[in-house]
Amino acid sequence: MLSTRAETILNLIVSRYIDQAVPVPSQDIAQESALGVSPATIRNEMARLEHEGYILRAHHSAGSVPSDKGYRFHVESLKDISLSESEQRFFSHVFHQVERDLEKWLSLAATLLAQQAQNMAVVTTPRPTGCRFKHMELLSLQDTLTLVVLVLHGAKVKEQLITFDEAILQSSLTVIANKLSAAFSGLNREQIAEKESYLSPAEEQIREILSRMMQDEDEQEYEAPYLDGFHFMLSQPEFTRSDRMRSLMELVEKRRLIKTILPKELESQKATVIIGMENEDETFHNYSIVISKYGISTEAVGTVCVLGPTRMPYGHTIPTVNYLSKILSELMSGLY
Amino acid sequence: MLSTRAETILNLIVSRYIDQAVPVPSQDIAQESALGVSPATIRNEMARLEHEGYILRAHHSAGSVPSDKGYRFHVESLKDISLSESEQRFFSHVFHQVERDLEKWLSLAATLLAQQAQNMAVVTTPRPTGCRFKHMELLSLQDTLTLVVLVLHGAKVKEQLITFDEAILQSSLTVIANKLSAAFSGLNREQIAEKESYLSPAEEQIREILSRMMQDEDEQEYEAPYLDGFHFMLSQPEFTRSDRMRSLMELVEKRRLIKTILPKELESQKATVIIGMENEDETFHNYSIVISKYGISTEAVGTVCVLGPTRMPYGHTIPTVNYLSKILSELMSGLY
DNA sequence: AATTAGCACTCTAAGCCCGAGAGTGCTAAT
DNA sequence: ATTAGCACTCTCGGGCTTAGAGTGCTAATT
Repeated sequence: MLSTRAETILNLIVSRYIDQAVPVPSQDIAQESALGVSPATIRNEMARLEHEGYILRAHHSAGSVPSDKGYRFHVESLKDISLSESEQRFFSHVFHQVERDLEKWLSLAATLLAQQAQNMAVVTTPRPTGCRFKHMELLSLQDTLTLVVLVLHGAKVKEQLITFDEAILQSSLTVIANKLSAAFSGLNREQIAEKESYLSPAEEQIREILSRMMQDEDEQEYEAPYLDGFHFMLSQPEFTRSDRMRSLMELVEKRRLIKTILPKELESQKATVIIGMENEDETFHNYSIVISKYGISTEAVGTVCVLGPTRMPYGHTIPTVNYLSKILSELMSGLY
Repeated sequence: MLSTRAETILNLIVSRYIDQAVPVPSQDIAQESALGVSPATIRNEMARLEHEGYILRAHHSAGSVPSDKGYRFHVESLKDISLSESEQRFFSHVFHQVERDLEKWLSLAATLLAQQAQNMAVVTTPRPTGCRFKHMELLSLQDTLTLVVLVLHGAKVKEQLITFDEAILQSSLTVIANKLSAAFSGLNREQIAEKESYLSPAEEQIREILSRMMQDEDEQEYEAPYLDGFHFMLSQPEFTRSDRMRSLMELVEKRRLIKTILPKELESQKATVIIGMENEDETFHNYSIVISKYGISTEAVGTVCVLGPTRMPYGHTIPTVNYLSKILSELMSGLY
């Protein structure tokens, strides 16, 4: 158990280190704190904090650097801070200025978040918990080459090219599309695959394509997330040696980032913080992640997340992630 | 004018430097070349090459490093090399294995190119020279909220949410969509904006949305290009100091990369090489770009491009860019 | 018992010197 | 025109030194 004073000191050390990226000396704490004690006393407390594992020292006589445990303490101590009213207003304002378009919202959220957190932000597209057919369309392009347009519930549109064995007139295609649209309306993938009804060979072919497109959508591993602010992260002093980030870069490019960092369990619309070694994947042992779900749990959920070095401005990042997740959820509820 | 021997030596210096990233000593050239001359002779030639500006030296008594002019010479000397047959076969094979889908092709092209060039590759989506309406669809989502699906020539699908002043039944929406689809078929943006015909207020509203969507498409500055291999570039010794690449990273994120590097004129389907200081933008004074257009000049064109340090394996990169641009053009011709 | 002044001690970072090695330029011989 | 030979230049790494930052400990103070 830490004394109140020890807690104050620890929080000061963490804040200052987050701010300055330099080991914190006892003297500075003595000056900045309103405790009115001498550096020597701070040093005694610091010795205890080190012994308890809250802080580390680069070497025998160096200043204090927070450990993962220290950051964890810090994060817990500011769990319930919410975003300042002025920032809330600013975010709402910006979101309502932009076009009514899911992709624009997500991309905007990523940009704002990266900007605020001065780190990399990732926002994934909401992934349907099991997508449902809404409508389809067939358009003849040339000879036997045809474009299938599939509209899913939630205003998601997918397209796919197919080739029929023989040319079909556009008028016949329209008839087929209308028939299937009516037949499959509101169904999910399995229901479409099993649906009993007389279908011509061409229609059967289309049914299979539709089924595959929907499966594709269901299985999609957070495809093409909206990502912004990598350069902010790179400006952090942690990255003066570039090798530190190469493996990370690769993850980002491979789009495997979210899959890798996504924790098993995630409370809805409440930011989860994963600090340093708490990450399962070794790649992120020097990184922290602030992540939250958003969306409508019965329909589709995505994630909002910030990735940066463990030395991250949690006090600002956590409420921002929380608030953006709330806004996106609200905006999405209009689409279902 | 360079003597044949000087040319041989210069090409050897460039190749070796591209390969090893280390200043090239006269002795190595003497050994590797089949000229049968001593290092001293090579040194004499090197002195001339330096005087003429083809090579640089880090300091008074250091080995040779190619200058931009040296690279330029090298590139000109291998202008007409084409890809080895086995690689051609490999590429064709891979492309015909993948689904018939433009986005998949482009993403595949970027990955292959990055892999081959061991540098960053960018492939932009083909940008219509002026997009043409093909078909539209209206789908009621909830109350007055409606999804507009617009299909353009070239199998490009765009969607957009709109809100009507009052709710309209899906059946009426279908009638409207069919009417407008017929009226606007094959037209470009201006023609749609000017088309004379009686339209209800709701239809007029849709016409405006369509016009805006098409304008959006026309003006789109190479949106969301397919990008791969950043991490390859970062592994180059040029980037052991990470600050070198931060501004670059920012450009990539802002999607402004292509806009910035795109040269004024670009021969169709023939790789253009821009070396170091030849780049107009100062950011790229240490980079080279190998870039080519692809597509159907009357319909839609995109670009294939590789970006890396001036020390780049041109001999491999140029034919690869050429070949991919050719393949993509061929594949695209099926869509128009 | 907690605090603190004082001081010795530790460790880092930067500067400096030095020598080894790589590679050239020049000169004089072929 | 070529080249052997050699002096010269420059870089790079190791080792040494010093200044400075910051601590831990001890003994005095409240």
